[in-house]
Amino acid sequence: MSISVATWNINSVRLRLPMVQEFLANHQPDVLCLQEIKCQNDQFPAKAFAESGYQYHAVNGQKSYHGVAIVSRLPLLESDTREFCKMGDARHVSAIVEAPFGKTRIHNFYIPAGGDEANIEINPKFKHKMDFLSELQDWFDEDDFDNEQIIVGDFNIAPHENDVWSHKQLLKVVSHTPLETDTLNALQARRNWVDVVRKHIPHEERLYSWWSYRSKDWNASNKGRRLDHIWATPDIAGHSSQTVVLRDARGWGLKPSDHVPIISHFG
DNA sequence: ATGGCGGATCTTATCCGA
Repeated sequence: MSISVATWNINSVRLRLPMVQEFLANHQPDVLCLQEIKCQNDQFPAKAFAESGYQYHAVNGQKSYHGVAIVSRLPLLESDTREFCKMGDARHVSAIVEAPFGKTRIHNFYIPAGGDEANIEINPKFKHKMDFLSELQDWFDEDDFDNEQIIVGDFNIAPHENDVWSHKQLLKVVSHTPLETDTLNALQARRNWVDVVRKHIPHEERLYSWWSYRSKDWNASNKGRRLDHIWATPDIAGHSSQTVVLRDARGWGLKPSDHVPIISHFG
């Protein structure tokens, strides 16, 4: 008995619905967490996912931007959303699944990108990102935050040197600045979160989950960043057996997402 | 040149992402 959880920033779920369905058919994760669905709740293609065998959904949509969803072939219990920074953004949804090792809450996050300038004084988007991380840390510190959890999503931070194509050249680029990586590392230490991607693919190996659309040839230049993550509390991470990053997905179809799916197996 | 692209919507222009 095992359970598999996938995360994928899909950059419009309506545009790339056939691609997601093909992914589900080929890889059959039990749970798929999507970010940047870019639609409202009533526009979410729930029926299409149900016909693909994924009949359980927890959706936190928003018009045009952001938006997150969990689709599952296992029942989703007690789904919930949380608002951060009083922005009205749809950047979080969670639900409980019955895993072989017990009931487990899965959180799906879309952390703000942060704009261009890594300076909270002059860049409101960067301030939003840092404030979001601060609120997240406060939440993790609360006593009622369960100990058995998985968190996934587009964190928009590449924390380690081998999570970017050039550590040196990206030190001042939002997503890899020391302020962001230190903050994310502190956040990770808060609940002893285990990075289950790096548990199976060690830091010595370069690993990316995002490649810019603006690159002429993403595959040849390979200037990516590891922005997408799957973390688990220690007990659950102890059950994790494998993680796959589907690099090839960056080249799927004529219009791929700029992020690729990551799948972790537990149990 | 990673960011000379690609989403959605305010659509033939604009805002946003990273």
